[in-house]
Amino acid sequence: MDYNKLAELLFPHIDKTQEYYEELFPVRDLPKGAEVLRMAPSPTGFIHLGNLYGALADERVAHQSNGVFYLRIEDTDLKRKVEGAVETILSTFKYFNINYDEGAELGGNYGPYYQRQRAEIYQAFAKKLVSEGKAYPCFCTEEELNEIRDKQTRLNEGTGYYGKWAVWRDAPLEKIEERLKEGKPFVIRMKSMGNPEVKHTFHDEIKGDIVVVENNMDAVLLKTDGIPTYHFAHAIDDHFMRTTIVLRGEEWLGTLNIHLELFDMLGFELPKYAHTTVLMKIDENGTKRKLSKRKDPELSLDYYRALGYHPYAVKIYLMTILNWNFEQWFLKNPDKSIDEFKFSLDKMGQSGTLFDLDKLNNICKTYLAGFTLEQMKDYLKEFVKTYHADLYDVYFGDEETMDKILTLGMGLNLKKRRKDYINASQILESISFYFDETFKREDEFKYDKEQVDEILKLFIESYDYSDDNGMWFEKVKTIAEKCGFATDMKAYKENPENWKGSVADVAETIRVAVVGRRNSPDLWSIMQIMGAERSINRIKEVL
RNA sequence: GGCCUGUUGGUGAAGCGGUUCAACACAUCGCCCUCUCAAGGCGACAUUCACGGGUUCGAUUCCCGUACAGGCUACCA
Repeated sequence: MDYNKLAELLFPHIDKTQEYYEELFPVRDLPKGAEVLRMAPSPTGFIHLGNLYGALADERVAHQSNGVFYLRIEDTDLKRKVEGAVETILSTFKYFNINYDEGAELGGNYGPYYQRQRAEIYQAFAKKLVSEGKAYPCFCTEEELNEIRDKQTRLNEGTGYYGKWAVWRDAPLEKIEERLKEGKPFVIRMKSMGNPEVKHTFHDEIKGDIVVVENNMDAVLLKTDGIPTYHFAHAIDDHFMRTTIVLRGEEWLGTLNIHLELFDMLGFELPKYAHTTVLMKIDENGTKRKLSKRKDPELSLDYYRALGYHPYAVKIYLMTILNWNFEQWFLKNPDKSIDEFKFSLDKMGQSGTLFDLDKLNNICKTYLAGFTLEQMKDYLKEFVKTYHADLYDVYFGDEETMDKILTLGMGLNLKKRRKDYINASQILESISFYFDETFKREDEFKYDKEQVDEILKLFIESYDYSDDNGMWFEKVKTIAEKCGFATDMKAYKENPENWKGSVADVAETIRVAVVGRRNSPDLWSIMQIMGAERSINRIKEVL
């Protein structure tokens, strides 16, 4: 078999050699110990928390070692390609402040960074492999492939295109020429020399030593459209983009053997590999169930962005599940930046990580509790502008009022800050009662109408806007006494049956009337902010 | 079906043959403080590390089986 002739036949237009590309993409001149990592998303729609999880690890390892972190768009699958997906990816990474040094939309010396634009490079190496007898064209149609698979299942043999099932593997040149003349479509497959009976141990940077079985599949390298599959693109790109650590999800463990064989065939030096665990999620109904991240829209980053989760807080959360020792470091160094933490691959978990919303929320609370008033306002303004533009004037028309609302809500006036703000939408929700446009009555009164009216009427009669907090509460106590409610909490707790309720219940009644909820920050302060007229009107509404 | 990977409490998770081996954090639950909420203080929360064997003076830690979970087995990544 004249492999050179075959190669020319298949790729007449390709004339670039390996040497050409090796020179075009020289080994990077980097300081000792510097690592080159990449994030390589596919533009197939939304990106989820798992992508960020990986990207953050990539970014940390690269930058921490004074290396390079680049972005490559893996757009080889046009069937799954979604319009605008690249923009979503870029804007999301921008929102979460994941900064890459080179790559898509940024450029660099190792591009192009969109795989579709690298077709010629892949083909050059496909040609090289063919000329060396390490790859060959396959003219099997989808139907034929299905037939093979059916037969294999019937015979209880492993499915796939390999060994004796690989019908085009040793096809004579004439037969190939014939098909070519007919203009039949073909793919290029690797001619695997592996034996699945043979096992090797392989060192993974995260998993440690793992068993890898030799590959024997004649995997597709180039699809009929001349675009590579993931496997081939991975080998070529990570070699010529001079990646030093391939960090990716553990779903790639199963095809690692193909990649190892490919690097060997191509004569490329093998990069280090680091396979991360897959992020999973707790089911809504409370039962612990591991879900695939793929189909779960709640894991979409847009979802968190639209809820107004602070990007930095999300990163803190991700770091805590990325490296088990991060959390304790961060507790000790609350003022330090994430970037100062020494991230290491061997501090990553081995088993699947469940996404924990409670934990995320807790981290967000503590993070936002460190905000100044100005930071909080900027953050909220930005969010309202993007997602609730119609409410911008309601919230920020009168900034002085907003300052007071947030000061109270954040507990800026307390020695210890409040920690109940999780994300922007939740904050807006929690302060919605201040504005008539967004006010809703959410909680019911605990007592009957007659009792409620009695309390509220007495309150209106005695209310004076100029009273201070102490005076205000004294008056509430007076009302409590008049209505038969306990004013001494201790006494009430000992013998609750002696009263209708306590001052707490009286205060709650007023609170429900004014803010529509049983719980809120200090009521006197709220009424000070809302003003006497509006507060009293709220009460009159329910009489 | 075959192959690979994993299995410590509600969750994340430390532990890497033996005097804190069950750390820490979140969640939950009590109590205190308190006009509610939040915050804060104190305390509770795995006699046990999926199960069954084995190695050993001794195993959560090593070995073997079983079960369960996840992944791969595409001209998807």
